[in-house]
Amino acid sequence: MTEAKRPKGTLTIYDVARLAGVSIASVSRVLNDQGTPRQETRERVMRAVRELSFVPDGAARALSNGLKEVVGVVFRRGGEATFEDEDESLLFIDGINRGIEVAAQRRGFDVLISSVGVHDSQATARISGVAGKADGIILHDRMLSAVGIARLSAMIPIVTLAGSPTRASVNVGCDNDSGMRALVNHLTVDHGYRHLAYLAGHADSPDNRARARVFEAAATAVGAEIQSGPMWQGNYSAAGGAQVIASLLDRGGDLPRAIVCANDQTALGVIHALARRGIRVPGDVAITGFDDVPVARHLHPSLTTIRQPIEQMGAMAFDVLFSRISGDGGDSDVVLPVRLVLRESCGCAPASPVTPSPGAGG
Amino acid sequence: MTEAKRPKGTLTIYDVARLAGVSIASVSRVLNDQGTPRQETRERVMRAVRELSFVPDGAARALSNGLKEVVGVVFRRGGEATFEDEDESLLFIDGINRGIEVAAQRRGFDVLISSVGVHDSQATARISGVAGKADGIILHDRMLSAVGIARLSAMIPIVTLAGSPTRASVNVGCDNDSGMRALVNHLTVDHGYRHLAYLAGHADSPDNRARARVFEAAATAVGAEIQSGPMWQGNYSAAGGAQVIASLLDRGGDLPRAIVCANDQTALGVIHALARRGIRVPGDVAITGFDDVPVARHLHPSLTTIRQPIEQMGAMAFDVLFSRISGDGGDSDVVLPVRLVLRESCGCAPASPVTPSPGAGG
DNA sequence: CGCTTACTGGTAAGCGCTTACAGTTCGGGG
DNA sequence: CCCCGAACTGTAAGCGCTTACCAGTAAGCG
Repeated sequence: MTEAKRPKGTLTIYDVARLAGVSIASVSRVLNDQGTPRQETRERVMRAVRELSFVPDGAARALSNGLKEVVGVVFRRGGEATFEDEDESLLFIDGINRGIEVAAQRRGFDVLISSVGVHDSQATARISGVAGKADGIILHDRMLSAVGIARLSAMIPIVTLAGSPTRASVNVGCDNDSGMRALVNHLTVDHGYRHLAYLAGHADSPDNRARARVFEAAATAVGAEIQSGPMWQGNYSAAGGAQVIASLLDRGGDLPRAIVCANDQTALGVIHALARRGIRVPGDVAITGFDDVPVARHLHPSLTTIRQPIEQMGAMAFDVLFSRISGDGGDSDVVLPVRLVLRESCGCAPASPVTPSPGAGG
Repeated sequence: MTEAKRPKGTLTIYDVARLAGVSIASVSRVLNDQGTPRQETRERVMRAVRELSFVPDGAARALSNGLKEVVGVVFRRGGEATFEDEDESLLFIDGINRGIEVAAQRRGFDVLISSVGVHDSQATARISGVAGKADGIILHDRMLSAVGIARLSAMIPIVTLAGSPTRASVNVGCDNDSGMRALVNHLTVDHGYRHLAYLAGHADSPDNRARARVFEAAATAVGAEIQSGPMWQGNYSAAGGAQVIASLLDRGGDLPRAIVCANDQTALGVIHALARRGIRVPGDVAITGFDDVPVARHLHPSLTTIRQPIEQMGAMAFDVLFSRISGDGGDSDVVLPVRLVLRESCGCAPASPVTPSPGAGG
């Protein structure tokens, strides 16, 4: 045995135990605050741990405990990626993921991230991969069919975000209905716009379907006119929004007085597209978004939108999942409240723009 | 034995083997494409797997293989969080993480994310936690001291992002030097500005130190005047940038003709702060950023900055780490090239703003 | 001073999977 | 018709850790 120090080959609690002159059980107990080790034992172990910079193997731990302390999160990456960088399309998702992560930390969990390309046929395989490495998973919108979810839920608890409720999973979403109602109300009643259109998101997104439905109902209810049809089909991306506007203008149609976009990202594309044609927002056409991603307030004009409590959605998704993992409760869907955020793009006056105020004082 | 179906209790390959009428070894072999199972065996296994929706346990697999197929990523979350939402401060980090994730997928790895609060004293504990669950870790800027890195690297391979090179770790960063040089050159030579200042990032950030150093050298070299001192100390956040500007103006000092910000985020705060006081950018003061985060182009004025290949940095970090994990190579630092991106905030003319162009055609 | 009680610490089993090694089966040549 | 090797398949050990269970030890009491 010439192994002087074992330069790299995995350190284990056996090494720690040997160095500390105790048994592996004691090491484990000290490391996990179990039992009541003698003060001296504790110290010897801690010293050895520090000396070796020992970090216990999570896999072994997980196998033994039946708990990995990991939640998986799966979402769709990228859109068509033709509109400049399109990077920001993930703002919304990143926000949610951050919420998940923060909530997870409170329970000692870490977050395993996996994205799936738009047209990646491996979606199911990828999800399984994550499922095997986690105690539970959170699926963003449109990741798996109801059947797929039902199947997988036999192996692992699942929470969906802005998905459709399933018998086998729990969904966390936002109150699209009142959000959209407030928005339409503001545009029609407060601003008096009579011609509206809804620029849709992915046709198979539950959020989009809810928004579209309420938009129609609310607009019709106040007697506003609605433009609609396949040419108003977007895909939640800036590129999609810009594309829709471009086609509409190319075929020479009249634009409605206000365009309600399925999300902020779409609104961003629409505003750019309109600007290129010299159409003023909100002067000629009012635009609204949905989500209130951080960029929304930095756009010109700043974007009127519905604020979803993005991080809270993530946190809530984790909390619900955690309950399911722990086996207590967490089996009813959650709907979080939203709020109308008025900025400039709907026609409201700028809040307090570039105003010289020498004595503002801090 | 009343266990009719074991409603939830973990499914294992034993269950699959029993259902398929083969041994666990065969199941494992089919699942991993090892050996040459008979066609019939393969089918029976696959059928059983499908029927049970079986997903092999990652922890057990990892323990047995000595490979978890997980990389950990640790970064600092949030700043002072006083400037509106400050959410976007993570744009840069999210971009990098996305790059890591995409690269990781190519190797069948998933990414384990963990953030550490700014003043979280648990940083080391948190990093250890992640280390135990991963095969290697990527540390963003300012996560661990050189000593800490040296220690931890005894247990697990480490790659740092924009950190300081260490004997025990490998660093992936950007060419701050030529970026900053190009920027200063543009401001002084092309625009002829003679009075500059550098609004610093975290004092202990290697990137910041490099940028500050080159800024001074380059500006001095062309004979420009430099304002500097403790009041120019920011912290990479918009709030920090705004704060610096506010104090400077409050004490009635003269602003330099151009302010070079440590990063885009800072520039964003600066632009806002200047706007509140009625100071025009770039008319009165030119502003530049560093990073080129996606929002940069949507600001008003749009931001002149140095583009770092954000996602590529992440991908490169993973690739290097992967080499280390696999034991072949990956032991020299990497420096990626950057590029000067000219927009409006430095005084360059707008590229092609709101211009009516009816016949643009697509 | 010997025995009970209360702690501590150690031994060993087992978590679900991979895989070396041994055993089985089947086809073909002797 | 039997034996040999090729081709599969099965058995069992072991990955690093937790923990039930038991042995050892010291303090408390008669």
